Amino acid sequence: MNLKQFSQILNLSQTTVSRALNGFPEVSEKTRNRVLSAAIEYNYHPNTQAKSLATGKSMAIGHVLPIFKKEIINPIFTDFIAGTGEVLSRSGYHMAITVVDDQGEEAAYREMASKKSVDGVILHGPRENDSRIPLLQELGIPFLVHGRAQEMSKAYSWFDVNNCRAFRRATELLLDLGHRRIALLNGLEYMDFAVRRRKGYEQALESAGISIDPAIMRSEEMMEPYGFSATMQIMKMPNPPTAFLVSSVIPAMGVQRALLKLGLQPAEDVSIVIHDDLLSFLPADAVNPLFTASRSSVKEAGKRCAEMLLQQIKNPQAPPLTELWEAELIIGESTGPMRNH
Amino acid sequence: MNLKQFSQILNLSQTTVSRALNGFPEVSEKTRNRVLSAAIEYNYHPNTQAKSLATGKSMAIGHVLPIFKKEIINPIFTDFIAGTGEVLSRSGYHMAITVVDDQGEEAAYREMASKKSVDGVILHGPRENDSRIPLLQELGIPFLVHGRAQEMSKAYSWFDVNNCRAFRRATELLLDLGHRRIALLNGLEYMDFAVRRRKGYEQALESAGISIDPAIMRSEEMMEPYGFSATMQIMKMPNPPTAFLVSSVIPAMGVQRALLKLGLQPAEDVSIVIHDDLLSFLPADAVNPLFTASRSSVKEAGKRCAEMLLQQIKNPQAPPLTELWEAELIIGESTGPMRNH
DNA sequence: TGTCCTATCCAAAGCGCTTTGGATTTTTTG
DNA sequence: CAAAAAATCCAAAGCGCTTTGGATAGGACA
Repeated sequence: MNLKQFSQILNLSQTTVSRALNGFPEVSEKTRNRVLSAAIEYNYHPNTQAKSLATGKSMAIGHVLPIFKKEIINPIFTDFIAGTGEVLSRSGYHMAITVVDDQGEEAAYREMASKKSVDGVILHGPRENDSRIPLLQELGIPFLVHGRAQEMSKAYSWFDVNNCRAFRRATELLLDLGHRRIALLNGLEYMDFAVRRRKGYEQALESAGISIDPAIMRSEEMMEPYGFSATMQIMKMPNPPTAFLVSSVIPAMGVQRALLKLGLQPAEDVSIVIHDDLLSFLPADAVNPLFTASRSSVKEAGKRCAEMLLQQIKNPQAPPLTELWEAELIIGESTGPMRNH
Repeated sequence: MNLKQFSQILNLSQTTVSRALNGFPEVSEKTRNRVLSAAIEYNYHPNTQAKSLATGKSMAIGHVLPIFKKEIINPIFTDFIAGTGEVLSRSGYHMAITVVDDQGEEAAYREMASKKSVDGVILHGPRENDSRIPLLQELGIPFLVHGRAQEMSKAYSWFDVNNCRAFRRATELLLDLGHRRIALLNGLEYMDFAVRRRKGYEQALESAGISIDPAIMRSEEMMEPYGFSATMQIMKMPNPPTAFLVSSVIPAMGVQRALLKLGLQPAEDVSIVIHDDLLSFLPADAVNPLFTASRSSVKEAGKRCAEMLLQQIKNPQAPPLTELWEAELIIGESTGPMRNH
């Protein structure tokens, strides 16, 4: 069923029907209601591509999903997309996801711009000095960065969690509990957020007059086996740490597994503090959460990112929007005071 | 840059340029090469919506992503989508993802059909007698079911893993190791795959002459805390099982956590066999995998689903395609022979 | 009753592409 | 060398919508 047929059924012109559907004032309430209820009755929805072509708006926002080493997809993505998707579909937008390998990203963005297939883009996993940002600025696509990249010559819109502060506070918590030797299992440090997290950790240690020991610091893709093997290795060192600061729940499961395997009780023998993205399928939220954590919901971040991007799209001339959320610090069952061994 | 401008640069008609780009034989190799290299030079890509409108193909395939109880998204989805996305983008398709709550699914499909916004759909998480299947048949959208639903009056295309067989074999493995009391932590049994898994488990027990005990069977959304609390509860029963069969890696992490908390060593005291969807961020693949598992890669499934759906789209009159993959049974470190207590 | 205004409606152009049917050029053939 | 065939190319219609500019109907007013 197309507009022509539909308007013939109603005995109205295409113009009037279109205006009735799109809320223009020139059409009387009576005809508008007639049109609206007929649209439901006949399940009429304007053809997407025709509408887009006529309006010049694709009503889609794009995600480029790079696959790390052709294998790993960040599970964060699922929760994030649930958030953005919720907001977007409420506004009549949909998401167009393009999967590319590490290399193909730039081409993907150029193509999007040239094809006009999306009205805006959310940029994931910004690197320290991310070339995608000037690229998108050059291409003139509205975009919002989930995270931040440092030192760009031109301002851009971003949404971020205060990673530096979260990790400083988490480290301070461990220091307050008496821990002096704290391991850091960070994410990959070409990612901007990982750099900020390390800075927070280092700031707290320095303020406490504790020297930084690279021997108990790691930086890898945040997966379970990483947490396991790093912990096994670090705990076997001559002067093992009494606490771990871990970048995500997923490697933290590995840390926990390693400790139990070594016959050590979390909290009792070794404290763990994590950064918890509140992945919907992993433990959290309970009254006594398993891990002491700096928390921030990825899904809520996804929602806010979508809102901010839509605002950008609506008003492209406006100055860039930025927003920084603080993580909550939640005490769980994985921390305890330093014990004398 | 649109076709008109681009063809003016080349001093050719729009027809010729379009034909050159789309590989029609009426254009000489010389002009085709000229057009092709100019397209790269000027980064010309045909406008998506115009092309779709003219051809009647949206070059998109749709996923409807329902959010369970407004909260949980299945993390399987990320890996699955990585697979489909890879295949699709190679074929010039993209994915349109719509997020809906449990209710809104039917409306979402109707809208897709009416708007002609996708050329095909992948159906996730089929229920036992899924109303979405006749709906999509009625709407006339090519679709492929990831999984199966039973007893449909009209044939449809599906891709599935042999869940029944995988769980029968896993149970048989535990029986061979001498276990006689085996707990089942299943997924939600309104999902078709969970029903099949339970059947496999029950078949194996019945063949061995062991009666089925609902007291050590559970059926819930597959998350970590579920595995933990179910295990804690079951292990405190008077006649606790010596083995667990678990529906996914995620609750299995909870099972493991509970066992360790109870002072029990996996494999030593209690065996665990899981079904492993090979999520890219959770442990697997290693030389000595942590869990003994029936394995099948979600990402590979995603790839195959995309291929099958594309075939359907290309040839809509062809009879439905079906494909059943067998899971691999991999021996890991979580199983051992039954010990006499 | 005739004029003007407002409310309501409509015909047609245009969005950027594909594709049909026909025109033009080049090559082959008798 | 002319005519037929093959190889190239092009103008214009159409995909389903929005939107501009204009037409028509109904009421208010003098």
